[in-house]
Amino acid sequence: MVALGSGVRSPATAAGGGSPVLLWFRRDLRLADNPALQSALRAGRPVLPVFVCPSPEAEWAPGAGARWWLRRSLAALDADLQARGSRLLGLDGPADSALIKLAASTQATGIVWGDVREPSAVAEADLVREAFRAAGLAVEEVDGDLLFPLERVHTLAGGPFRVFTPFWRACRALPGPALPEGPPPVVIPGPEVWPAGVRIGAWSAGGLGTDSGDRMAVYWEPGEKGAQARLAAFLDDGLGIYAVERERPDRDGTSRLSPHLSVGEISVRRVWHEVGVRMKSWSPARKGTVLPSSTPPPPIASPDASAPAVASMRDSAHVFLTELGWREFARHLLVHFPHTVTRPLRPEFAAFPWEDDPEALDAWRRGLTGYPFVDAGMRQLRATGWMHNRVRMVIASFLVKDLLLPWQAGSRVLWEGLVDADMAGNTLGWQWAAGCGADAAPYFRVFNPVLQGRKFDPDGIYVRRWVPELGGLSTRHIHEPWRAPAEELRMAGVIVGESYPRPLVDHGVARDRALAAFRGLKAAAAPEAPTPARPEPTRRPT
DNA sequence: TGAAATGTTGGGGCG
DNA sequence: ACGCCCCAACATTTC
Repeated sequence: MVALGSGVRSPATAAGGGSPVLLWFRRDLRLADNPALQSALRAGRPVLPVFVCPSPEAEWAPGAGARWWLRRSLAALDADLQARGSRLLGLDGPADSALIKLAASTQATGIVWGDVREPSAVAEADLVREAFRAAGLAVEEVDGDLLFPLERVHTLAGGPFRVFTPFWRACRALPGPALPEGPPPVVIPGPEVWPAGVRIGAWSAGGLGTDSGDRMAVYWEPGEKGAQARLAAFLDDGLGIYAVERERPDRDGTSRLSPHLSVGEISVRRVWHEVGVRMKSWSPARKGTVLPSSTPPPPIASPDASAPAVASMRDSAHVFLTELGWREFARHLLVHFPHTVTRPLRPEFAAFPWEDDPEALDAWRRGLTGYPFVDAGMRQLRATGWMHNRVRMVIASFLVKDLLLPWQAGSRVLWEGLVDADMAGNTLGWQWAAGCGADAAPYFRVFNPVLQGRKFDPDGIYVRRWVPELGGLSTRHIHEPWRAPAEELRMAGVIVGESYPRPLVDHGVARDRALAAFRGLKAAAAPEAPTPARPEPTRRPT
């Protein structure tokens, strides 16, 4: 362990007298609208910002994608703190012993952090709380990054929701989230003497490791500044067309805010408010727009050309806010059903006869299934640490229904690769795809990877970008190269089975197999239940 | 936030 | 003119 207390003196302007308070950054790597930071400042004491590196042995330690992001986000946070006379300290976990040691060596009076409501993070915080209380130090846990207070969202019977629509309706009936706080503080007072040897920048031994290069850097700008820039760009260029464009992986139609949100570089309530402001300010302004009389009416479009734009903005903002609702719903579920990280919410699925086929799993993971749309998604993940959401649904359906491989295996692969890896979202998404979770896709809903490709990548642009060996195929055959005429394959330099794999399974056959397996599960769950005389009472409302 | 099978309809070719 | 068939297009049902 490093010796503390022998560091350099800090600039007088940022130094404060007295014992410091620890500010434990967790999933709120920002200075603006950060309740934990605001609370630490209110104490009127020097603030010691600290991040605890997750232990690489932890069961859900961040994967390679998340580590790539975290390293850069932490460096950005450190730089932002330095600009305010502060700095970010880095410790290796476990959090309780590391933080209590830092508190002892700096004579800290207490600690504050923002709540993170994932099972492992709750357990971690419990240990920290115990350790600090035992040492007679102050502990404050402030609200985490949610739009609505979870404890106030429940069914009439008092239980948790399992279906999104009523959940979201109940949320919207509550007062919305408070307006974000004002601009970040200009100065964050530090101690007279900073502990030495625990600068975040010098910290590479822990679970974050190192990465080979900046291959992914062209796609992303981690950090608070990057998050705000991304939001601004999305509000200006993306939100108005979001409702239609978001389904197109071949275009840049999503917000791409997820990795920024996953580590809290921007608060979700700020995103909420800024989208809301756009939604309200846009429509009256456009409604009142009067075209100069000399302007000829558009040849075919409706007389008021701005009307579609207004509707589009309103629809789009609504659709986008509903996506934030799904984020909220995922957290709601994880709080009430923490076991669903590894076990199905619907208990009968525990007996599902998943296949055990490491080679098929590996082919899927590497983007070599022989289905171009699936492979494009998996390769986009490997190259950029991110995958378009529509494609996530398709690759997930392919794993659990076409390959009959367990959703937990898929969950692990995406957890390892995604820069926006999020425990609640990953869990909800995979259980949704497998049909074993809340509000899940029914077992008979099987995505056809060819049809999904044709529908959402109609020109084959997405496939050609991420599966370049198919680039010479016509749009007609780009999503099913095994059906291309021999002459076209030859001209394109494609040899199915050599330069690009033959389909791992025949989708038609695989679909029948999946339906049979899921039917069998249903039969096993209710061995001798004939059709009930009256409709089941617990069916979801529509 | 499906897809496939099955059913229905209506136009048009044709004897 | 008429019935018949084919089939695309659309709707409904089933998985």
